[in-house]
Amino acid sequence: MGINELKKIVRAPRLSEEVSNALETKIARGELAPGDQLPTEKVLAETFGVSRAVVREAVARLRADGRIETRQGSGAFVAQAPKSLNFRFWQGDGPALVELRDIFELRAMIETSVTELAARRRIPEDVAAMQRHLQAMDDAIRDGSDGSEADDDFHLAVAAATHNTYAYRLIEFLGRHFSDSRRLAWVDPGRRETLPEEAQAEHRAMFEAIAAGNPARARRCAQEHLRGAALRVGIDLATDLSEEGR
Amino acid sequence: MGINELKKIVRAPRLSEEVSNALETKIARGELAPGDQLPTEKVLAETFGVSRAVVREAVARLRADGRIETRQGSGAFVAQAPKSLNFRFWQGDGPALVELRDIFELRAMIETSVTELAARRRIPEDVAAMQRHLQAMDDAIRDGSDGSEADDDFHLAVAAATHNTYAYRLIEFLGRHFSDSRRLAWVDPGRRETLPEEAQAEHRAMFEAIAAGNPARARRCAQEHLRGAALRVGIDLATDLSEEGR
DNA sequence: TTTTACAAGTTGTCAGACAACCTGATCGGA
DNA sequence: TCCGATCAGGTTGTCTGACAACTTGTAAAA
Repeated sequence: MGINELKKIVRAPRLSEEVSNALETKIARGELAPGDQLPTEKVLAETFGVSRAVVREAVARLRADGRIETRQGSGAFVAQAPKSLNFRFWQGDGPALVELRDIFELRAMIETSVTELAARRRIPEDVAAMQRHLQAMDDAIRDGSDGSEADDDFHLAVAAATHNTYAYRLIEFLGRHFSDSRRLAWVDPGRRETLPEEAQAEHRAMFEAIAAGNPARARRCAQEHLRGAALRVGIDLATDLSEEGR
Repeated sequence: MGINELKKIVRAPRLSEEVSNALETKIARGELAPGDQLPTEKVLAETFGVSRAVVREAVARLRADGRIETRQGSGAFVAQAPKSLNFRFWQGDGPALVELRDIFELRAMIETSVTELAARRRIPEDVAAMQRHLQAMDDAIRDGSDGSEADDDFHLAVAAATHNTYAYRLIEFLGRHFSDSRRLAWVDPGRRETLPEEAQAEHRAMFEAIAAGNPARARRCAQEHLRGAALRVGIDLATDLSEEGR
């Protein structure tokens, strides 16, 4: 059974993934420049030693990512200005623990800027939505139930207040994968006390700065909150992100 | 020939696209909730009246988008949270300028934070790399050749100085697809004068702040530069991102 | 010279088969 | 009864061969 677990972890990547990864790196390295024609599916199948079906799936993935375009009867070409692009955060199962710090730091950077922008753009409806989720978290704390969902919702409401679709989607993406509860489970599967009161106090500070339309204070509060959230899961961003200048 | 042009524009979407779009909307509408198992490929092929190969390509695309996951021998399931972020910036016929503004604004937010962090983390090698690309852009300006590549490289060097893999990759992604030159071509295909001297002066200011290890000044310079870059392509982020507090 | 027709090459689709794998049920022994 | 091994069916992954739809360049015809 030890073998079985190993096989699940080190499982061989699907053939189509190997092929698409190989092509992707070739494109990234510039060996295949935008506008270049890819080898025909037949040739690719022979060079990789797989069937044409596998090649077609790999091509389908690259096309979905916007990296290449195919023209029936003509060939497949490296895309110049793709219609849509996928930013793939990681390949395979997920990020390694070492990388968690990097991801969390990135999230902190983005979320502080987003909070600042929210303080400039928020309209009354945004403020009402934030307040609603704040209240939901209050209730959860009082009842002793799980407030992580309300936590996530609050952050999403802040992102929505920027009225910037892509900022919202980026926050949504990072939040789904790296909300406090999930981080906790990864970094230290054992412990469970999230100290929600502390987080909630920071939330309220952020909220008031945003509602008051004070971008500078909103940024500071967000920094504070994200540093606190990091500390709560054992990551120390303090020296990097808290000090202001030198 | 009018017919022919029409056929090129209104060309019937590929079968696999039809299928993947149909599945995508079903997921978006909630008819297929996260965790739900999709019908088997055989069933899908029958219901859509296509072959299994087409279904497999559609599934490959959705898997590339991170919307579903497949387990061999078990089935295909709606993913809980997508593993990649999808950026769409063409709405059918042309680029959506509103979204372009959002994307550019997001890039400005991230890049200012990244520049600030670079000023804290840079090591001598980073400074040397930045200087090298700055010099390359100087040369390009003097020769009148295209300096956009050196421009991109400089920004990448700044991102590298954060020593944060994910921040670097995000900047690389946004830069590759939304560099100044590309933006120019999209927003206003006619004009071409990038005013590289102006950009270069801003670059140098950023560089000096980073080299001096002054995060606050680095952030201000980056804000200045990105606001300038936006203006040069006709997007005005000034009122939102320049003022400090209220 | 211009137009038409054709042939070769390429991607898109189809059909059937087998391999690898997972899941639940069945059955035998304790 | 309980438990473990075995088995059968179903599902995705891959292979093979074939044909359809389309593009492109070339050669023949006007």
